[in-house]
Amino acid sequence: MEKKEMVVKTEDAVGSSSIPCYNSNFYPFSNAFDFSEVEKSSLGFMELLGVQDYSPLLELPQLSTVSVPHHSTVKVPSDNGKECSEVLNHQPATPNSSSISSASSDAVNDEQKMTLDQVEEDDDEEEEEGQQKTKKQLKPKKTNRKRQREPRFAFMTKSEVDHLEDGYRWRKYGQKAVKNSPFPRSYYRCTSVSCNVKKRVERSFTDPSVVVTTYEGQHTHPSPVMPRSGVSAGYATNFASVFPQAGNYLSQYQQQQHHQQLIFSTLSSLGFPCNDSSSPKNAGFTQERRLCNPGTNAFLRDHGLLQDVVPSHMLKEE
DNA sequence: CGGATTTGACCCGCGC
DNA sequence: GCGCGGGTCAAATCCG
Repeated sequence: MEKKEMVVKTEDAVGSSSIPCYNSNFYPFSNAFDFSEVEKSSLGFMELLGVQDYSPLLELPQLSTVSVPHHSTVKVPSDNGKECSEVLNHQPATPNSSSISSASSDAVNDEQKMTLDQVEEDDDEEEEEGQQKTKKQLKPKKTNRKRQREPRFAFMTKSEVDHLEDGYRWRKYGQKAVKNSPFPRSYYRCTSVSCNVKKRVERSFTDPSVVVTTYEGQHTHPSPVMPRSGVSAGYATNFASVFPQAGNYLSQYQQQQHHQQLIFSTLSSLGFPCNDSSSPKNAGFTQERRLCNPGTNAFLRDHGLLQDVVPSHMLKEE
């Protein structure tokens, strides 16, 4: 596609001061790497995701990683997707790197000053508007659907199953073939009325054992599916409680701190020089990790989260 | 029978 | 303006 243009756009978004507060912390790679070079080398994971949005991290409501007994999961920046993923895939981080996570939203990016609540309100209004128009013009679909995106968060999960149980109920509303990927992308919407959360699920074609789940929006209701006993219960509990509503309870500072810990731990465990390599919060993740790629596993063992982010071929190259 | 899924058509944004 | 790709709609179909 328009890779180079996307690179430019990314650098604008990432490297400029348009991203408030966390610029240097949350987009550390932008200054350190030549995205255009990276782009040439291979397809980024987020490119596979199609996650191309970026939004200020001020709006980041979720910063937690999720661990699953049966799926090793890591939160991935759905940021400006491509470039960030490229960084993740190909480049070591600088010592100051602190984030592989971000929110994403084309629209939100345009309205960086909006709060999440404001975004949601606007979405509600526009949704009604759109629905009305849709109903009016059934066949000649002229729904005037403005693309108003909520922040997105992507999780990469090693799993045999595409659609992971996360404590919420989803209705599939679409499926599309993904360019450059043999695996289709599925679109889900939260079944709860007045809840506009969506998620996309697709499998990485570079590592088919990895399922990428991208969430968009914020649940306006508690998880309807109470966790059962057993392994999946922990996942549901953890996920439903932490994501996507964690942002309601965590201060930005806490989020950043937590996130930085995650990243530091991850990077440092991969051999990247990080100041803070001790992250107790990560212990659970590494312990619960289920690693699917033997070769990768041997290399990574119980290291940090990046092994889920970094395609196996990348790791082998290292 | 009602809810969920499938799937082709359509819309939108973007790059050329 | 056109084409492409992503995202969504909604009728048809499936399934419990």
